[in-house]
Amino acid sequence: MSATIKDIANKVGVAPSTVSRVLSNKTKYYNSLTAEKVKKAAEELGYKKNQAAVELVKRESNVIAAVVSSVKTNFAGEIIDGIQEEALKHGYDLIVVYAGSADSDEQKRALLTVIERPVMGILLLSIALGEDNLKLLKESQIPYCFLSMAFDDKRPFISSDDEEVGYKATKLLIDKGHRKIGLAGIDKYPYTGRLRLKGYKRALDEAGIVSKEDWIQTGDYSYLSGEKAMDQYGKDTDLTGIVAVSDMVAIGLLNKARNLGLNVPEDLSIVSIDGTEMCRIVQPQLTSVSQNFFEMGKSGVQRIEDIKKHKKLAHLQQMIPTRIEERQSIKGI
Amino acid sequence: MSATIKDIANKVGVAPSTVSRVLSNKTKYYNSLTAEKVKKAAEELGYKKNQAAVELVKRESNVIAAVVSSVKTNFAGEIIDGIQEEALKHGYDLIVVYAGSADSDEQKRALLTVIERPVMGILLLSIALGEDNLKLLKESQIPYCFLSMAFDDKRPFISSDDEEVGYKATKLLIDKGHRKIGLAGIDKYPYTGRLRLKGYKRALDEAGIVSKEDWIQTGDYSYLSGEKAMDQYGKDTDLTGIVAVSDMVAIGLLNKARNLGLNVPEDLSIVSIDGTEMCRIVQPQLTSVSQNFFEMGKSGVQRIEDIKKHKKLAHLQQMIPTRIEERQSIKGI
DNA sequence: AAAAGTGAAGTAAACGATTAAAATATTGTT
DNA sequence: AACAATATTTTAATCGTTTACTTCACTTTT
Repeated sequence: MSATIKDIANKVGVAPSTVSRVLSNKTKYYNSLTAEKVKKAAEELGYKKNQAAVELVKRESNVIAAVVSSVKTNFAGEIIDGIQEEALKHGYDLIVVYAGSADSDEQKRALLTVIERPVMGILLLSIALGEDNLKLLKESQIPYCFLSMAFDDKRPFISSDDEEVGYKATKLLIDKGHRKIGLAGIDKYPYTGRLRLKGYKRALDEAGIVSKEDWIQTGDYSYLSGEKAMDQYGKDTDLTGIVAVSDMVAIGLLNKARNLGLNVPEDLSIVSIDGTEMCRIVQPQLTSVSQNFFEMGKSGVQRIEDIKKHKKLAHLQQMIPTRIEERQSIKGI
Repeated sequence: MSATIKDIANKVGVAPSTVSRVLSNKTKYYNSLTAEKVKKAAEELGYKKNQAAVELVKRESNVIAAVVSSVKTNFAGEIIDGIQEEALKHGYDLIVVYAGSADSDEQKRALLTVIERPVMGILLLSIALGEDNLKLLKESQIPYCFLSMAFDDKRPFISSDDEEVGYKATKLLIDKGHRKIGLAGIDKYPYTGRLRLKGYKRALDEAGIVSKEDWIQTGDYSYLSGEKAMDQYGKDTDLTGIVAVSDMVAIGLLNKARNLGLNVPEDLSIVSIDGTEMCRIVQPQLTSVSQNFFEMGKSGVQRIEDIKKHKKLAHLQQMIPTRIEERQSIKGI
């Protein structure tokens, strides 16, 4: 049993309230001699504040929770770094909980873990909540914001403009002279995938290119999806360029292409979407449409703050700019 | 303001205690008609249990906290998966907090975040706590265990046998006929690095090889460390094999070697330590001494359970077996 | 029909902190 | 020395749950 404020009060011979004031630095309300004694006693007893009790009575907390899906890609770390940095700046603590993939039960569990305790805000990283879970989240009255995922409805989010991302990546290849361009690893679900596909098609349309059905290979953003897609395209594909829907997909593509005897970028150009560290540690280095994940994280905690202050912003949908980073995986034709 | 147990009690017309009993399934203590009504009301009011209050009165909690250092390597995810799976099995929730690198202030902050609330156990992933912070942890009376890090003192940990890991990796190269073997990316701190170095030297000794000073390049487990090490060895190195102290270091080595005009494994063999997914997505695929991170995570939560039950095990130091995975980065001589 | 037993619900005291409001001590003013 | 003003401390209520104990209303037993 850890020491409480009462133990300190007893030891020093003052009332618990005095101890409380000293320990939470309500200056002006105690004299420095008492303060000394209290602090010393706290030290000696190895006192740790019981935040559960604090949060119960104050009905507020300084922790921000991030719920992250264990998708097969690897940018969550960068977002979390962004959250962490900004949270620190504002004096918030950060806790992270993992919601396994799309399984709604695991999602619910993760969600309840954070909703059932007094957190000041919830950030959801690339998670599309099911109906029920979304309801749960709304009912909780806790400020929240989705990160790295865009929605049709009124949910607040901060994300890249996925339609534009798809467009940019495709356009990049077109500008380099490519006309037969694949799209690999796209998921079949409503959001990110659909938008990137839309951008891809727009770029193709503008250039007067009609895409063939087998240019588009679905997947789940994983390395394996990339390999599988390349297998489908095959050794003798007439594609000269491929847009990969994530860095891991791009790497899968790259390796499988090499296995098949195709050289990147000589025989085949690849643009990746995401632009994480992976792009630079692979050879050839991957040209990418890079998202600013770090910034998403930072904006996320600012958003939580804003929602807390002015309810207004509870539906704001915000895009973080992306940029093209040319490296070595595209060749002009 | 979210609905409380009292609101439900009022709505149904029973005492709060009854509601509590129903909602926490203390069967036998209520009849099913009341139960129905209570549950319905809870549903309607969108009731969420306030865990802060629960934990306050029960003085126990079902959350396990993982504190992870943001080191430059990438196995934390696998450990967390292991923790998550095992935690789920036991009905525990998992929260993760990040302690930036070795900076003692950030460590302290992370530690307090979890110590100050009622968590049932703390798992520390590849973190070496400073004196003060270790004291903090001990005083908290919360069961804890270090993961993926071994110590000289009596701290409980679960880790790979790092001396053996260093030995195995080096021996593997020796068995393939190598005699000039480097060690790259090793850190200068007391634990992991020192042990692997010891194993490296033992293998060399046994084979009657005397290592030269510049065979050993220090670093911090990062990709950059690998590049830097390879730069030091240089294009004309007489080494034929290198032990990389992490997968990221191995990849740095690999890429820089290629830049320098050295082919792996034809001109230079590399063994990596860790064996994460990275080994397979890089070309050539990296032969590795692989750690079983997933298992470490699982054992970690079992350990927390054990400590809670029998205080005895609070100092147990346990090794998880490693294994060699031969892939493509070593050539026999 | 009285006594004993059982099932269901209510009462009230915790848990560890915070914080208005009340009480007391200290200092300054005249 | 009496009073006001200010500084410091104590008292007591409160946050939302749980739970040991008590109470009440029926059944069963004899």
